[in-house]
Parts: sequence; structure tokens; C-alpha cells
Amino acid sequence: MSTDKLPTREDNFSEWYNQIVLRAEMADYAPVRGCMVARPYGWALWENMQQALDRRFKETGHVNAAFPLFIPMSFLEKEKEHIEGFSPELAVVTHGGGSKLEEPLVVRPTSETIIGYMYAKWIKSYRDLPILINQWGSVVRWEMRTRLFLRTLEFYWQEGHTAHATAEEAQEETLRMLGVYADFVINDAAVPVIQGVKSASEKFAGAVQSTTIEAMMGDRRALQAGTSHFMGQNFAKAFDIQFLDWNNQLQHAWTTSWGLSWRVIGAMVMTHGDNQGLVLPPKLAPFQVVIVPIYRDDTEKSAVLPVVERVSKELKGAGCRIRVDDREEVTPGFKFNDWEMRGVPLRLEIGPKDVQKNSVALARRDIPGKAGKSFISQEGLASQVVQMLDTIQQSMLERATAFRDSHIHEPTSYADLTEIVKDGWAYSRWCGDADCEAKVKEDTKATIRCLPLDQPEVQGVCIQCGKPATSMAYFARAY
RNA sequence: CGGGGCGUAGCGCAGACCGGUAGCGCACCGCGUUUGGGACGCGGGGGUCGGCGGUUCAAGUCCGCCCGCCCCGACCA
Repeated sequence: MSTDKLPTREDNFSEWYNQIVLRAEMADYAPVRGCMVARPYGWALWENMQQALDRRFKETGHVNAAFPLFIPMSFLEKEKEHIEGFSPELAVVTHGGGSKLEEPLVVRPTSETIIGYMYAKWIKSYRDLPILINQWGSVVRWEMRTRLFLRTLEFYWQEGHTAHATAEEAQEETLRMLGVYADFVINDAAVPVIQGVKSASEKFAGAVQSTTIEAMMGDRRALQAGTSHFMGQNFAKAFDIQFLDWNNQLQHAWTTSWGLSWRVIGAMVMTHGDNQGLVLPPKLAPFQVVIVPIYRDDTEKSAVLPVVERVSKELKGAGCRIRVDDREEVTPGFKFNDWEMRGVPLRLEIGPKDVQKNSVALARRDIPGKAGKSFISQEGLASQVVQMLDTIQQSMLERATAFRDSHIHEPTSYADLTEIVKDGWAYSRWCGDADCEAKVKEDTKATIRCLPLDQPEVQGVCIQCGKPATSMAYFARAY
């Protein structure tokens, strides 16, 4: 591991991000451009995220399944907008088993088409609906500019695909799952998000309406942290997903899809991280507590280790994910820095002085330096630690929310908007016209991140063109 | 696909102008001393110098072709 100082967030945010991901050993570059390896520490974080989400999916009635990686090229071509949107970024397999394939296969960029094909086979009656299936897996999109976790050629995610008998039911599902994402990202990842609808130019290729949760990163740029789409009958028509309704009428089903990827790991890094490294929310951290034993010789070691053993047992018993760093070849100082880089929420130091005083030293990762350090009694330690983890979780969300809110402004003029989006988000009226949106992008590089679900009574005129406004929108530069 | 840069040990680089025993720092291995905020000393291992061809007694270095990567655009989210 490198012991050089990190680049700072202020000096070079994107290099700071890369270095944290690499040094915390969450990921590494793979030999193919744009591909990455999720290392055990990063994967453990992803596993915790999967569990937290999967539990919510099951609670809302969904089941898991697995669909194939290869999709016939012709499937994507069945939905016009879909193929137009995805064709520039497809990986295509033309050969297999040493010979040229009759029809090229696409490595799935998303699975609407192959799942639509299967749903057409499975759905005959309104009694077969709804179908509520989720899949955990990876997809491939041939992106030009890649970043670890944020945009890679192959990325891990989950994609939910549902089919319903009515438009209303499908729309409800779309918003329900957006709400599930918001709940997870806010309460588990401690990343505040705004739920909203995508403008036409930003919506998913083939959807009627796309919804999104948008988060603000430490450099004030926006990151889409999850999306949920209402497909209307577009894919049902393309794949003949038809059923007989309760009146014996043949109808096309209404479908949805929703996805959230390991990009949210990147969102956590860029929301919570500091110049010491990563800061992970206790609910998702692979290790919530690291214990560093401190001793100089065998006498001290034999006094300290039994206490470490007892404390670690107690914490495990209280349900904490803990790690005892018993490495002999590095110094305590090195370990402190190492675990701070990895973002472990709480560090316990147990040394000869603590053994003597029946105490432990406790350091909060979210409050660096002396301010976050305290000494607590070994008595009732587990309950104090559990409580502290909860406090950290809450305070991380509060801090991130305060940061975000302090960088959202309502412009008073178009000139004002162009200034605001240089270092924050603009919350403003919009007329709904795509040309206006394009003009803003051309002038400022900012796009409409979403039209928030939470809309006030909108009066007045569009910030860009002066025509009557139809909704409030967030404008920001995005990842 | 345009504009710029770079390929020498796992990583970061020097050596090239001016051809002559392939080096430095970190990492790694061994021994010893250290250990409450990134320890130190001594010893050691590791290289088709991106590839192919040419010039030369001799090429990391000069010449030609090719390949790959990075940054800025375009594209995407």
C-alpha cells in the first residue's frame, strides 16, 4: 500500500477519488480498458448493499431469477428507441465454437428484451399478472470514458422487470421501487437523494417515463444513483406480451424496469470521503469496528490480548461486524492510517494503559483527529459501541444533507443560473421544452437532473426562455 | 475519430541529446532493533528496456513500421 499523502479533494477531486478506491483496495484496474476488478473489500461492501436491497425487494413481493447473458441482436431491434439508444454501446459476439454465428449475439446492456420474450411465453391471462422478478448480475455497455465503479464496460447491478394488467398498477410499481431505492440510499448509504422524473431527453431508451434518484457529490456534481422506468406497452407490443383480461379481451401488458448498480459505492466515496480516505456508513461497512491491540513486548502483549479477545467477543455478540488487526509487521500508527483509508466507522485501541484503567480508546472515523477520540470504560462497552454506530450513521446523513442543501440555489435570472451551476445545483422553473434544456446544456454543461416528485404550485416563467413554466427542475452538471 | 503525451523491475521514475557492464525510490524476502499516529539499520531477490525490422564491431539510446496506454475533445451516463 502506498504511504504517500492522498491528493486532496480540493486540489484534484477526481484523482482523490481514484486513489481512495485503489488504496482502500476496493477495486483495481483490469487488463482490458474500462474494466475493473472488485477486490474483496469492495465486494464485501457490495454484498452488504445487495442484502439490504434484496430484503426490501422481497418485502415488496419480488422474487429473484437469472436470465441469459447473450441476447439475439434481433431482439434489441424490435423496440425502435431501445436499439437507437443502445446500439452505440453494444458488445457483439459474432463467433462461437470456432465458427461464425448465424445471428450475432449481444452481450446484454440491460435485459428488457430477453425478459420481454420470456414474459410473452409466460403470460396468457390476467391471472398470470403481475410478474415481479428481479435479477442480480452484470451487464456490458461499451462506454468511451470510464471511471472505477462509476462507469465501467461491465458493471454489477440488479435489474427488476415487472409486468402488470393495468397502466396504473405499473406506474405505482415504478414509484414504489423508486421509493425503495431512496429509502436504501438515504438510510443505509447515508446519501441524501432527490426523487424525480427525467426529462424526455434524459429518459431510458424505450421508456414512457423514467424516474431517478439524484445525489450531490462532494464536488457538487450530480450523480444518478438509481432509476425506475414505466415502459407503458412499448416492450409488450414489441414482444407480444398479451393476456386475456377479466372481460375476455386481449390486451398488452404494462411493464416496468428498475436498476441500481455498484455505482452507489462511488456515490458513498464522493459523498462521505475526506482527505484521510474513505468514510463508510456503519450500516454497510464491511467492518464496523476495527480493534488495534497495542503492546511493546511479550509482557504487555500477554496482558493486552485477553482483553482484546474479550471485547471482540462481546462486540460480535452484540451483532457488530468487527476486525481485530493483529498484524505484527506494522506499527499501530500505520494501522490507524490504513483503517482510516478504508473508512471503518469506529476504531478501538486497546493498550497497556487501557488494561490498567479498564478502558478503551475509541476513535470516530466521521470526526477526524482529537475531536473524534474518547476513552470509554470496558464496562457496558458493547452497548456504547452499538449506540455510537447509530449516531455515526445519523450524523453522516445529516452532514451530507446540510452540504447538499447549502449548494442548491434558486436563480433569479438565467445569468444567475449559469453562475449557480458552476458550483452547485439550480432549482428553477422550466417550460418543458427540450430546446430550452439543450440551450442550458450548451451554455453551461448542466442538464436537467430531474423534475422532483415533490412539486409546488408552479407559477411564473421558464428561467431560460421566459415562456410559462410547467414544473420546477434541478439543473446541474452531472457524472 | 481529431489534438497532445507516454511505454525501462509490481508501482513511480532516471538513463536517450552524445551508442560501450541497466540504475534509483517505494514495494517484496532475510536478520536484528522497534511498536499509543504512516519505524530504522544491514543484507538480498527481481529486467525478452512495448513489438518487429534496419544501421553498427556494439542499440534502452540512432532510423522505419506496428502495437498499447493516458489526458483533452466528440460519444455516454
